[in-house]
Amino acid sequence: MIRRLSQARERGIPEATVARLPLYLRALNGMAERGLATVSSEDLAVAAGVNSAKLRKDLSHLGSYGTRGVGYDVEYLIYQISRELGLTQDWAIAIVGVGNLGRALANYGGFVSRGFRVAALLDADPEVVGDHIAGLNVEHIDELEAVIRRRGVSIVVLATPAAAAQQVADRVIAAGVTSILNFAPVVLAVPDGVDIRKVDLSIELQILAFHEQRKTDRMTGGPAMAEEWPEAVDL
Amino acid sequence: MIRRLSQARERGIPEATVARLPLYLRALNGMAERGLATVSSEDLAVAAGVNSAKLRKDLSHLGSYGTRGVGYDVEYLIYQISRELGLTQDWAIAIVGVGNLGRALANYGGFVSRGFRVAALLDADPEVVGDHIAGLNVEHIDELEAVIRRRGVSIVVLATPAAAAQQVADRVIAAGVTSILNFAPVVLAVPDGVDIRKVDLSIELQILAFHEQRKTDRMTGGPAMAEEWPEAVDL
DNA sequence: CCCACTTTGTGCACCGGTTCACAAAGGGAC
DNA sequence: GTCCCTTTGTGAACCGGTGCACAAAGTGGG
Repeated sequence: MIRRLSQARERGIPEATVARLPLYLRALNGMAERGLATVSSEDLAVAAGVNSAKLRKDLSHLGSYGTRGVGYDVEYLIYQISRELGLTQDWAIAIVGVGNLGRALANYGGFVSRGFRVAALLDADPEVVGDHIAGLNVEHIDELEAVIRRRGVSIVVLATPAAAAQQVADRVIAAGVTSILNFAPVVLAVPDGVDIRKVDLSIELQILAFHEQRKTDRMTGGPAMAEEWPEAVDL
Repeated sequence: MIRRLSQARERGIPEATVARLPLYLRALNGMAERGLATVSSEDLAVAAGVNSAKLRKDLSHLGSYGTRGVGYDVEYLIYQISRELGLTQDWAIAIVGVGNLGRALANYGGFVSRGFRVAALLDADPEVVGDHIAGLNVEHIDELEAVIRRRGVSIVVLATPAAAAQQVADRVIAAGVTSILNFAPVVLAVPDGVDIRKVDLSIELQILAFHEQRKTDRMTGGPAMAEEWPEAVDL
């Protein structure tokens, strides 16, 4: 049962699968807490909100960790997914920008949960530098490179104003960081080999608004209105 | 140039396109501020961080709004995209859960920018009910249905603890809301016709950790270590 | 008016991801 | 040991999305 990395482990888990592993992990943790020893792909799929065939294919990318006729051992699967995601090690993250959002992120217990540790808070505003937030001292952005090096920061969370984001990104990348979670509403330009993930509240709302409009349009009989450009434009 | 909805407007813009329209809109707004009158697909694509062929295909789903040899009229395109996304109307949103995150969202100016208005803040904790945040009075969750009805809320942002999210979702859906932006780390079960978008900080970090681990593994020569399950397990 | 140049809009081939459906594998009863 | 039942792992069809590459359309100069 060990040594089964034969077929599918040769480097290369589909991106879509990687994005779902944390979901499975969360569902499995819930099951472990409730004392379940094994779980079928069907049950786990329901808990994670996905199709069971997709779940099985996803897990098959990590190896053959199930038992036909029985299902998956909950604890064992938790361990395998955690290891695959790199959560068996401790990641030091720095949050740059201690405004409303940065502060909320620093205090947000949920994401420090497993494997992650907020190791530094930085800001440019002398007003907030020196503040204590979530048990950490806010340091000045001038210290950025030194802090990254000293604390072994490998993931940076950008919660700065849009105007500052690119500049800070350049600096953290120059300091050797290759993983950035960006909350600033800008498209960052980064060299190859640097991973950026973007969380954009405004964009999410706009997507919802689009669908909401569609729904209400359908109710009221479609868009018979305003098909014209209301302002004079000659182009 | 008007009346060109002929070819591609018959209801049905690809989801991937919808997700990029806000990006184009943001880039266009920046250009409008800088006084640009027209823009080529190439320049706009660079500003939005996408391939220019993709951008042209995306825009072609809205209609034929470009001029060959010239490009797109910036203001006109802003209007068309805004209208398509439903940003020409005013959306009232309610934020449920006024913890660190909810507070940050309420104060986050960026997402109120265009078309969206935070119309209500609600929480279950009597300690925070009555507080004034971002010019709004925090109301008690008991008022949820009444507030939604009274203020015409059509989009709800869930920033509650995980344990409360499903329950709140059920209530807002029962009250007629069909668009939810969920920050709670749970998979919400919702009926057909309800749109959910999920923002999960923890998941984003885990995806970054996965790639980060890959990168450092490669450096240090691959995972020759721990291929075994460290705890005794017999399954 | 014509020609050279620019830029859009899109047909088409390709690719990653999803889903179905089923053979293979294991468990348990007798 | 054999048979039946459950559940995995995956082959194969399918589907949405991407990007190349080019014809069509429009501009401006002479």
